[in-house]
Amino acid sequence: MITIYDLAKQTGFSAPTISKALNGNGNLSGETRQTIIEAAKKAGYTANMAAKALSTKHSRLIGVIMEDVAMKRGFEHPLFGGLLNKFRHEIEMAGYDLLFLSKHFNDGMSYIEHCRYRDVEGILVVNPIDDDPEMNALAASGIPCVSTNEFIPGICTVVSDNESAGQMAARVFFEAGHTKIGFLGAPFRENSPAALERYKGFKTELESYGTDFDERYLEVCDAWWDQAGYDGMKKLYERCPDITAVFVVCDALAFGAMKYLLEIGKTIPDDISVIGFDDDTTVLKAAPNLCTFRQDRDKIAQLASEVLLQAIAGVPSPQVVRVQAQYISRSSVRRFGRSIPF
Amino acid sequence: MITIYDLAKQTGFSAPTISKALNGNGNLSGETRQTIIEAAKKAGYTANMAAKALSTKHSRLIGVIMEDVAMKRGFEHPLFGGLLNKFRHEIEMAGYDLLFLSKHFNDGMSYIEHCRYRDVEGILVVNPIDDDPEMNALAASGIPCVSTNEFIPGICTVVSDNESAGQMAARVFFEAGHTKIGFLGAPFRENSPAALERYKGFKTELESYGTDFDERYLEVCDAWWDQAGYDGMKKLYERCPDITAVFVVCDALAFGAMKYLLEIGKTIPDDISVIGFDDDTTVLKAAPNLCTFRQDRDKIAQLASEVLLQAIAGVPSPQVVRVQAQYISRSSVRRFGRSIPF
DNA sequence: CTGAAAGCGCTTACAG
DNA sequence: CTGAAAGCGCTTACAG
Repeated sequence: MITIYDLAKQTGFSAPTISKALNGNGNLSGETRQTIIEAAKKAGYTANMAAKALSTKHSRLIGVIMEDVAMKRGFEHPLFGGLLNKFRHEIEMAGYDLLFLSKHFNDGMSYIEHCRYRDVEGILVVNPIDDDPEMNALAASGIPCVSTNEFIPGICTVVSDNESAGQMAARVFFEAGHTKIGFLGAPFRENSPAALERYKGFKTELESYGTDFDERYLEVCDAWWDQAGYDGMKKLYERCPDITAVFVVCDALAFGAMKYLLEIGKTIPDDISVIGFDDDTTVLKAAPNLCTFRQDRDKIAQLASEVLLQAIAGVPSPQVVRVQAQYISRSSVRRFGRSIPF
Repeated sequence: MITIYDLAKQTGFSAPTISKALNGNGNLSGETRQTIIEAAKKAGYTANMAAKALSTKHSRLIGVIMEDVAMKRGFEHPLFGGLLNKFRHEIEMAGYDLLFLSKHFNDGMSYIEHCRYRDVEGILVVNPIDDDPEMNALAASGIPCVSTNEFIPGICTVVSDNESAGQMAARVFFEAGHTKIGFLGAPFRENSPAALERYKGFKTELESYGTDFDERYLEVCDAWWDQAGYDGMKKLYERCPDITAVFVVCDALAFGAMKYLLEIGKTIPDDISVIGFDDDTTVLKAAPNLCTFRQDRDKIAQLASEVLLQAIAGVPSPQVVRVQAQYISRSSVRRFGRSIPF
């Protein structure tokens, strides 16, 4: 391992001068800077981050909190996997490395302890455990944070505009001539608002057409996976067999719901129309005609990295940044000969 | 930030004594050890890893190389995503953190530079770029490594027993009465042997039945995704319309292949039987009846972490560790009234 | 059983 | 424009 002192000896300059040349700061003559940089390259010098971190207090490490208790898919989550791919790329370009924070690290260190231990400079909260009290501690810790799903007071959230997506779904159904429309949700939580916001937008939009949304048409599934969708759809349909359409808050649930509908002999979209959410590749192959919403994972990741890098630089973050979700029109929505094109 | 010196002042001991007590080494009276540990806990002390790393040369960081150029799914890869979930869990239990190594980190640092920069103690090679010359440099660098897919001279590989899986596939078809069996492969590479080994096992097994494998029945797709499977199946089937079964090296390809077969009006398994590989959730929902092989991702990850941790401790690694893949029997294989049950 | 000294590789004022 | 000194927080021989 070659150090700054070796370089000092080789070039005849002092260690501080080497440091300044390599970091591009301080006042040095262009010539010495040049000499030193070349010597470093020739010697194959690589700085030692531990030493750097110790003296500067900057680790160039970004912590990531991703628990995914809701879907239990970890890296394979339909939104988070892709989001992380892009986020990682962005922060690497900026010279940061990713570090996963974990509850079971080293005999159960807390996130904050883990951060202090590694001098983590900023944190991306992808998906914490529901109502984890440590989230508030994080917000109070002074470590710059950004969240991409959960609302945590004091932390900026970069998230899809769920409400306008919900409106869009209602509009698509309405324009296609549907009036009895079901909503298949997932656990409503104030802090993790995906399901709730989609519902709000959906309901608001329907009401704007003068048609009150009948609460009987709402069914909240008790989880985010297939079987819950199957069970929820069964309940909803047995209660309200008059619905001609249903908006489901995620594709995994939609998949389960469709499975139920097909099992009882219904045809999609002839008997019942379906719109999902996520554009989940796992579901797409099975249901290539499912209309859905694609969350812009690249954009969310990119904005999140910008917000976080700015926060690290001391720029205050906005409270929330919304990213438009894109409606993907395929063929799971039936149109009743209406003239309004869509 | 509270340091070891604060603890020294509070307890009346010296810094080295604090260090020994906290790290559980050195000869200390149980009493002082106790006092110090309690004081540390009470003060909310967390060690500073940068300082530790600087003085011990141990960063407690494991680098991960995961490029996934073949499937381009990154964290969403059918094998690697799950593998990484488990691997991460294992090494975190041992007090290590994961660090992704990247080619585009900090103006294009090499993997090795990145490792030196962070004092990475060991490396998990999940999926490098094909024929990356840096892999040999890595093996020669002296940094402990383990690989879970690619064969790299000098690095231990923990990988599915592809050959016996290939044999199994042949046997399943044979026992079911098939004799004209196609093989749909993917690029054959010596170092990344998934496709090649499956083929070898498949061919060997068929030959053991006295039936030579006709090379015309082999078609090598030019990539690992759907469309390549579709195209490959088209070629194979147009050339050999007499086949009654086909073994496909991965489910994504199998999905494309089945799409083609269905499009030309074939029924699975009545007209043609299919066995895939991976038990890819992405495909499973679309083709719930597809027989396939499940790679034991948890086991691979666990063994890989063991090998790596051992290597870090100085124990030499075996050359290769094989993990059995499990045949998942569903209903995409037709049986011709044979009596041998399977 | 405990501590004084030196060192890990870097950077930050400060002096000249 | 360049360098001597001190410090970041920890650990490792070594001495007693």
